Amino acid sequence: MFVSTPILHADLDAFYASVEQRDDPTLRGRPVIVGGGVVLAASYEAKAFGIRTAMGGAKARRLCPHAIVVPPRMSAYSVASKAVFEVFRDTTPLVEGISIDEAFLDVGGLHKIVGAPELIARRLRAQVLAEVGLPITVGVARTKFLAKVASGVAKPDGLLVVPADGELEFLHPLPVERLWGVGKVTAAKLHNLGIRTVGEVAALGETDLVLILGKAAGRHLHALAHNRDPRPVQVGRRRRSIGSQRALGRRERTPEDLDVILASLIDGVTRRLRDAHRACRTVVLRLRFADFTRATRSHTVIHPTSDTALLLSAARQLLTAALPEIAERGITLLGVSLTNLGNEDTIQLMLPFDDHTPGALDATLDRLKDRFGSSSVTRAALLGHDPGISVPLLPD
DNA sequence: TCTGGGGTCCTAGGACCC
DNA sequence: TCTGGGGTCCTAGGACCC
Repeated sequence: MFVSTPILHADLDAFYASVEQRDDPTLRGRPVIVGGGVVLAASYEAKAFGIRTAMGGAKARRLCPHAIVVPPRMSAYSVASKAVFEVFRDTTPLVEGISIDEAFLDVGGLHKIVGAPELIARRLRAQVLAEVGLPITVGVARTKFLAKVASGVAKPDGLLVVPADGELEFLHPLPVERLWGVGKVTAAKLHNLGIRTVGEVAALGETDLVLILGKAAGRHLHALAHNRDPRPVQVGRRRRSIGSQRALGRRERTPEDLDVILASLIDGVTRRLRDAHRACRTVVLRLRFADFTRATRSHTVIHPTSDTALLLSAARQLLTAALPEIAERGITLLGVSLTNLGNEDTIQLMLPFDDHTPGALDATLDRLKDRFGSSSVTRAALLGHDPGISVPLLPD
């Protein structure tokens, strides 16, 4: 049935709420909301009342006054997630985690030994339920994208296999919102042109889609609508940023208040950075004003670091520079994020460099890039180090 | 209904270099 | 002397996802 590698998309149902119902039997069969200010997760009993993730808590309680609201227990969800991923890796080593409750599994090599993909998927669902006590939905298809669409359609507690000879028949009647990467803004643009289904997107030429949505998004959507998605399941993808933020409500905040919050954000985030044995080069300060518009300010240093004091001082400079705008517009959220991540154990190379003939520097750079990978050696790192050049290496 | 916290990827302009 | 094109990096903003 499958010409190329079958892929499973496994997605836990209403994850946080399911963990709460598993751990407290009195919650089972009842509408459960995790989180107070906004809904972090809602059980399917709560979703039946129209409650959705990211909805304001007040509206959720109005829709379903007898819903049970519980505070989030992040560590319990983290433990449950690890147990589920154990089951995934027990099924196949080719597991790509996408979030705390979702993963792709490449079961291509398993066909002859274990059985058809559908059987593997059945067994996986049974095993997650038996060993971790959580319901999980699985979509099976030849591509990642289609497997994810399939699990979305099969939810909750379902299994859906898209046969290789029925892909477009399955895909084209679906609403455009089902396409990965189509959110509110993109959906509105398409709706304005009278485009509502995936099939109608497929009928459009790529040039038209690029004109409407931009180069990357246009090409991406065009490919997906024609069921072209060559991306393989990638094992061991590394995190590209680490961040933390705090919503501040509408109270007035003094610069001193903000400094205390900033220090605690940087402290937490650099701790996580060091725990992961990583270092960063860029600090991003995130601001949300009283009107809920957002802004970012960033600073990049030459040498990768995980040092709290150093990164705090960089973040403080960004905050200080933003204080006038904050005073004027009010602030409702402060956040930091560390990006440009490399490994903690960066190597510092000092190379003699006194060759001033044209092109010599580039030739040296090229040799270093060949040896250590192009992302490890940057021109910026070389500036100002004549006659020696200093190369921080960030093997990723 | 006033709106959390954690991420990913893309775009565009300006500085700088060759 | 004047000017062009291509490439990388940094910064800022925005869409989207769970």
